[in-house]
Amino acid sequence: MIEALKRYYGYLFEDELLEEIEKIGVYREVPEGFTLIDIGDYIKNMPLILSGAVKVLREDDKGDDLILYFIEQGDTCAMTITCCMGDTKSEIRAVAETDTKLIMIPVQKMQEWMHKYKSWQSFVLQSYHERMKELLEAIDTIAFLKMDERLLKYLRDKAMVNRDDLIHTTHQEIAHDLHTSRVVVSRLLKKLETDNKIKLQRNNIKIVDL
DNA sequence: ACATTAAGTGATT
DNA sequence: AATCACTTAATGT
Repeated sequence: MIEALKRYYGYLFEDELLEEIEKIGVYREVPEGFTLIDIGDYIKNMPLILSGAVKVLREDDKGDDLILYFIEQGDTCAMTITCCMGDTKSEIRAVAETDTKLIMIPVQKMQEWMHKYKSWQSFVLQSYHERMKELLEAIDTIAFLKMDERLLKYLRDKAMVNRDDLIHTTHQEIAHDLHTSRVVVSRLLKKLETDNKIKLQRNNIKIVDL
């Protein structure tokens, strides 16, 4: 665990902090599809992703999901940052996109470290900033109803977090993540295929050029 | 061979 | 862009 920690975070944190993380953090491995945080949960741990990826979803009043963004190694959940200031409930759901390895850090420690370590503080602030930017991007594409652009971004992100340009999913699942209908996804994908941007097979989408 | 699930398509709102 | 209705294709039992 310490090797992975050093590899992905070593350049960010000083040795003293890395030791504390190793001592206090709880190492976990979760399988694909595992719900790390659900809406309404109280957040008592802050995740540091070592490998794999997690997708962050918002849910509407009818229980329909909508993808906000992916987080991967070197990222943390921005929601925990706001939530640990007070004991508020999570507004989002976090589901493992792939098998994921992570370290859980209690929120008390994370507050303590904010004062103690400069590198920790800038890490937290910077990832918060990154998430904020992603959120604004998400709002842009949703607000202007550009389904084709949302789909493109989704495919790009998905290929990136999986480090594989062969995406294993169904049109149905994409439609669910993007909160649209399967038919629309099928049509847009078909168009992308005729433009030679992707190759379609059952349960598979091969990215050719995005 | 049959049922089930994924994907493609035209027409309508 | 969403929904409906229907077809075709792939896969499991």
